[in-house]
Amino acid sequence: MGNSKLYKGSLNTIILKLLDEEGKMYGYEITQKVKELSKGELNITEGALYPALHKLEAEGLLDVEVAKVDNRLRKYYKPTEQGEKETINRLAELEDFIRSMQQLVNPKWSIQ
Amino acid sequence: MGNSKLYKGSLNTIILKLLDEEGKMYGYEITQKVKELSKGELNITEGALYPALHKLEAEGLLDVEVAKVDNRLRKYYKPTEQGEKETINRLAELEDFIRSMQQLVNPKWSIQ
DNA sequence: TCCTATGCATAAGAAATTTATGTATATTAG
DNA sequence: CTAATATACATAAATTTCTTATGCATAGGA
Repeated sequence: MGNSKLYKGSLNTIILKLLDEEGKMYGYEITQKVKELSKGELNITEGALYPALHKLEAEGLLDVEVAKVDNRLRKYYKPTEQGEKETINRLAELEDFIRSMQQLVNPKWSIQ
Repeated sequence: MGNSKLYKGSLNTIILKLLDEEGKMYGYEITQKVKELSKGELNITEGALYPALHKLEAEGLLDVEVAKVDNRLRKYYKPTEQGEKETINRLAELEDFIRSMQQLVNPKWSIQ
């Protein structure tokens, strides 16, 4: 919410990471998972999520599979082979970034 | 460089934090300090930095003091009283954000 | 029956940045 | 001595990324 503006640029990587972990997920599920994992700290808005998913698909990093559950539409996304490779790279980049931010913001912290 | 796009939204807080620590700094000095502290990982571009400093000044969070050193202009910025209060708040928010990101990206990490 | 949750989508606008310039002085390498 | 690099500021145009505001539709609970 308040600090959602902070993850500009990292949303795509978060999506890739979750999909890589879970195998496949649908949009709404991703928003709930992020909320859960961050204990309510991070809320992905639909206006950010869906365009991001479409872009990742257009880039060939995700595959879609439509399903109907309880008479409701779901679009399951899962990483392509290329998507899995990209996930590794982007995740490493994001981890480096987080480490750098910590170094700047609170050098007393150390990562175990 | 590559991941400079990742700190969208956190640049202002980084600036405030450094100025709070050092007392006062000038623009170019900030870019060098960030580069040094992050071991070359984070590079603040001038096109991002100077407008950010001007905005923080306009918001009443920074004071400016012009100096001429070696026949070259320098603009020293330092936090106002209000700026110091804001630094505390924004820093706390950024730390929460970093912790949340870690939780998402690498739950194995823990902060000591 | 209305509100909330689930589930998708897009368009307009805002915000933060990159990229590309521009100006000027000082220093260092060739 | 001259060209490149470093120091030091600045701004404008374009881009990226996100928020906010909608819209549609089904399901379930109060």
